Amino acid sequence: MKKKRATITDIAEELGVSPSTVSRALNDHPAISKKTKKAVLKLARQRNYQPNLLALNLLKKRTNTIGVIVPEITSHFFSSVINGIQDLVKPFGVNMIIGQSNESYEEEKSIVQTFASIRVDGFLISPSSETKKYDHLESLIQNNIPLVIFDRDCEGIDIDKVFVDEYNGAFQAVEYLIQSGCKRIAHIAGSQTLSTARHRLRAYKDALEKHSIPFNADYVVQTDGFSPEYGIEPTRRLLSLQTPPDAIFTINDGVAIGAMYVIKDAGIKIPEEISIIGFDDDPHSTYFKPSLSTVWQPTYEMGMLAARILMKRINTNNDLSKIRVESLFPELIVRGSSM
Amino acid sequence: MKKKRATITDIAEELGVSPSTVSRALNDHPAISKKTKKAVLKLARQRNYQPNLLALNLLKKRTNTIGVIVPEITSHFFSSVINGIQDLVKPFGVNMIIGQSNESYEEEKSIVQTFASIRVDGFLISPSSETKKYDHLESLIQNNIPLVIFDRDCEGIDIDKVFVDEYNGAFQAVEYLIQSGCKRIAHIAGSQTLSTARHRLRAYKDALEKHSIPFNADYVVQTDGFSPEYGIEPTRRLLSLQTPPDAIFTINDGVAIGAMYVIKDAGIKIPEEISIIGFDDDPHSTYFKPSLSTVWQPTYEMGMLAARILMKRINTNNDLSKIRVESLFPELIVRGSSM
DNA sequence: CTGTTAGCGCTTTCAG
DNA sequence: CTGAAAGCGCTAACAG
Repeated sequence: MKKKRATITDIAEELGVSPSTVSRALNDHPAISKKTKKAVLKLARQRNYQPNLLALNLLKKRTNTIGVIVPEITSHFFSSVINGIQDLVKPFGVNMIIGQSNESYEEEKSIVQTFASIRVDGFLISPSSETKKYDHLESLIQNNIPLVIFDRDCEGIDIDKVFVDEYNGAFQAVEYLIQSGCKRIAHIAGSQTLSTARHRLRAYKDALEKHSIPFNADYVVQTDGFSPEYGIEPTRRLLSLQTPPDAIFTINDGVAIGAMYVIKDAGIKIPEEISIIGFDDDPHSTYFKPSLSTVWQPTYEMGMLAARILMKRINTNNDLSKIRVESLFPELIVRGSSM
Repeated sequence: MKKKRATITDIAEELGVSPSTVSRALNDHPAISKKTKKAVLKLARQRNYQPNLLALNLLKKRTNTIGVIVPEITSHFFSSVINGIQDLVKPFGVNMIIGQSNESYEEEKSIVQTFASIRVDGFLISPSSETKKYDHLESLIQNNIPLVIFDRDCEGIDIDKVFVDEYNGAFQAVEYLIQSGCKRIAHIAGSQTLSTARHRLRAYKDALEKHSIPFNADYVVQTDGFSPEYGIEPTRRLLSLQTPPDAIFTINDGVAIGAMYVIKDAGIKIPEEISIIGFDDDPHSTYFKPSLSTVWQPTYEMGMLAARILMKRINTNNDLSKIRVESLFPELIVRGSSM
């Protein structure tokens, strides 16, 4: 036998009052007698009443829910952004639902549609590496649904955006390597479909140029993932060069960890013979021997800022004539893997 | 100027037909002429129509959404479980919303309530370490909302559950240490409010007993977190004992990584002088030097199984007289940190 | 093939 | 202080 969940009408009937009275009691409406209010609350608790937000939201045209779409939740990077969003949004009484695109455009598009159908009040999106068409995002804009893009850029679409200044972070890292005496600096680059990876590569080249170090194409290897195994092959390739590098700047800490593994296996000393600098400040990075130098990014802050901008859009009239594009500053953290 | 999102009535009016006709066109209903259908679909696309699931779900009393509540999403352990759930549930056309309790009973309870109000079709919950009262879960059961508990047990509440046989995994690990010649085996235990941590500690004791090794209380230290920093202090304490251990079995890989860091810092050789075995098979673990021995858990499979059981509950009559409690088997992975 | 009607659960006027 | 009625957007009978 299935017990049905109690509705407002159920308790109204049982108490012999009207649904509106029950609603008033439940919502602390002033126009209600102490007595009926008490009776309603009591029965509601007894029957384990839970308001049906589907009905409420349908009525209010507002769900107090925002949709967050990230390429993956596994990485420390994105989960830390998510924590920032969470913390900002909670005091507003709004919930967050998370979607994982797995770096796939199709999945991303499908999540956007589902979330839009669920009627989230706004979106926070970090696009997948595959995303080259922005029809799904433009459809949000057309429908006047607030949207903030973070971390990864979608060039050509004008909307609020929050980034980390990747260029700056990468430049700091490479310049540090140069100043610590490295002459043959390699870069394990990320997928060039990502704005973040492009910025880091550009900073790498610019830093070399600034210090009059000629660019050597052999020293740039691309890899398409972010976990240690994606650092293995590229590093082997670099080590097998006639004149192997004396420093490697990697797209992120995961890849750096793979790189260090290969280098130590080859009996090469870090940082005496090769310096390594990663990116992201993964929590594991401190615990390697040597501990990994890296570029810390204000991920939590990025989440907060993006969420703050979104909440403002939701709560005020969504005037797209003044758009905010913010950049937060990263910080080089020098540890044991560089001189 | 705000453009309103198009509703079925909007396109009905614009086309001079009735809402039901539009609904039929949009839902591939057989009783509709090719012509009107085409016209409707065209206009719908033009106006960027997105069905309002709030309305639909209210009507259908079903949201095709399940709620997943985990202590934290950051850890590889839970995100891998989540991937398993995701993959199982997707072919059913159901979505998943994730809640993070941050190991807090209050947060967990509040998420349960929100999700219930949103009218998710069912719950998948791994309780927080703080959760000792189960009123929020019992209220779900009373309201006949399907619920499957996974990974961490709630003793005393009768409902479908899916676990990993932690006892078995821990026993394998400790027995292996014994058989490889270790005599003074320590255990860095987890918070004893967690069923999983209790099982591992019990297995540790039982394995010692089986091999007639006397239990030494000094060799068991408790820690309350899962990241490397929680391994630091406990390990220092163990190393400072008059007769320090020759092996440490830790509650998880994170703590093991902290332990290895301290041990290497002290100039002690792993595994020659101290063997280490962790738990969870974190993806980073392979890349340490030495690589970390660990107990692999079928996390993805656990997610799948829990989700499969839940989907069955949702789609059939939720008969709580026959409850399933399943246990999956873990596997010891021996790498460089043990002999 | 198409339109009309009712209703999912809730709040909010507007009357009493 | 309380009730009646309308309506959020949608679908599913029931008529035509």
